[in-house]
Amino acid sequence: MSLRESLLCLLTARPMTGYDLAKQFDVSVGHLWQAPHSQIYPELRRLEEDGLVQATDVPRGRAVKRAYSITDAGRAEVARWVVEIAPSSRVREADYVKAAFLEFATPQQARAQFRALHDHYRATHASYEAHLRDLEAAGTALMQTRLEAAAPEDHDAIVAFKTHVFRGLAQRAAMQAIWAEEGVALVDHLERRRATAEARRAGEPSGI
Amino acid sequence: MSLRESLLCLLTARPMTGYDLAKQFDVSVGHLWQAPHSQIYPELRRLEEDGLVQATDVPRGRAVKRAYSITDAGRAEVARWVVEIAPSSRVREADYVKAAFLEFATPQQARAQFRALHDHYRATHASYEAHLRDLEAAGTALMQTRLEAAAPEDHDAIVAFKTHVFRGLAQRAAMQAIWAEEGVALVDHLERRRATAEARRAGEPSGI
DNA sequence: ATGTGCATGTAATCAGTTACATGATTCC
DNA sequence: GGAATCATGTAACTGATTACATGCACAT
Repeated sequence: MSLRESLLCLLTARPMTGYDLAKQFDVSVGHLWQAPHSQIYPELRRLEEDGLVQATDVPRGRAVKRAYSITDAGRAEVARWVVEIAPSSRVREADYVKAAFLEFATPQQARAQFRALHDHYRATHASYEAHLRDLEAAGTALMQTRLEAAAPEDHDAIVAFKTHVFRGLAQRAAMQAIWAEEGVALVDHLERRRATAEARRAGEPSGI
Repeated sequence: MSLRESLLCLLTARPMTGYDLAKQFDVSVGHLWQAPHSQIYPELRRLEEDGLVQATDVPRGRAVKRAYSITDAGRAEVARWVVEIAPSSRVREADYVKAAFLEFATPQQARAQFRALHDHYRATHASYEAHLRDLEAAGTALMQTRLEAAAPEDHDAIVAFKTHVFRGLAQRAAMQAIWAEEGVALVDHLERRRATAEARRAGEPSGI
């Protein structure tokens, strides 16, 4: 249930519309938790009902948009959540399930799987690294706003926790990319071993 | 949707009842994908409807139990799935979302969070390592059955892909444990920095 | 005028969780 | 006789996905 909390955390920076929040789920928090707008709009209504956010209609041409801002109750909820020791969530390692059963694929197919994983982890790594550099330079628009509103003595912590997170994730993705490459090498190795074993059988026919 | 495929993969080893499968989701595949029996029983019915598995009633005392075995269509489905290049699933990094917003916690609370994560990653690491050792010795009961049914030249691959997976996951968990420890150190560092900054302000009062 | 971005929703469906419910078997 | 384990489900609910649907604003 991190959607709710992610929305609240985003709103600690500044009031935003559902559309703004959805965009943040594409760029900043989106690296950690993804959600489509079809989930965001109803959730904001629920947060409003619960008094954790407050909506104000902002004119936009002759139409209006709903800007949500966090309430004191919302800030209290963030403070509660951030401290709560969460029970670990159910394991969901789809990539690894498949990799564990690559015995059912041909060597070529298994290699293609590991190569696809490698590409994916590399791309993930690159996007984490890019976001990390942005954060380190306090370069994201949202971070700017966040820091402006915060006391100067809090600036260090605000940036440091986020960079720590993305450094960790970047490292993890880099490691996973190497793991996927090793997977390719493993397939090669298994293929060679099997070939030698077959050659041995052909050269030294059994006594049947 | 890895539940379906995990069930099929388990049934490639031997026919099993829903209860047997649920137990495997606690020990072997359970390290990669978890599911409660309330999800497994209906899914098996659906797999049966789709002709991917076949149920036979096995007497047990005066009651009967339903043993499911994989069909040729089921094996074909596994072969299709294992080769399919899956679009990467939505990002869901609940731990990291929280860690990114630890600015809203006190230093003590932030340390407690990172310590909890550390404990969790260490425990995860230990369980991966234990399972890895089992697999390397081909020691799990299911692996025994699997190997007995398979051609000798396939044994290497059957074991190798699974050990590769668990080696990767163990490494990942070890890295995450270190990251969490570094998180504790980061909180210490931020606390010291803030204390020095405050001391400086006290010693050098501003000209207001 | 036309396309791109801003803006907000609903509906149907699917996957996953938690709780409830029941009964047989086996071992002590 | 009682506890643990084997065995199989249903129901209510929550969370997440995908598709459908609409309309204004602004720049070219």
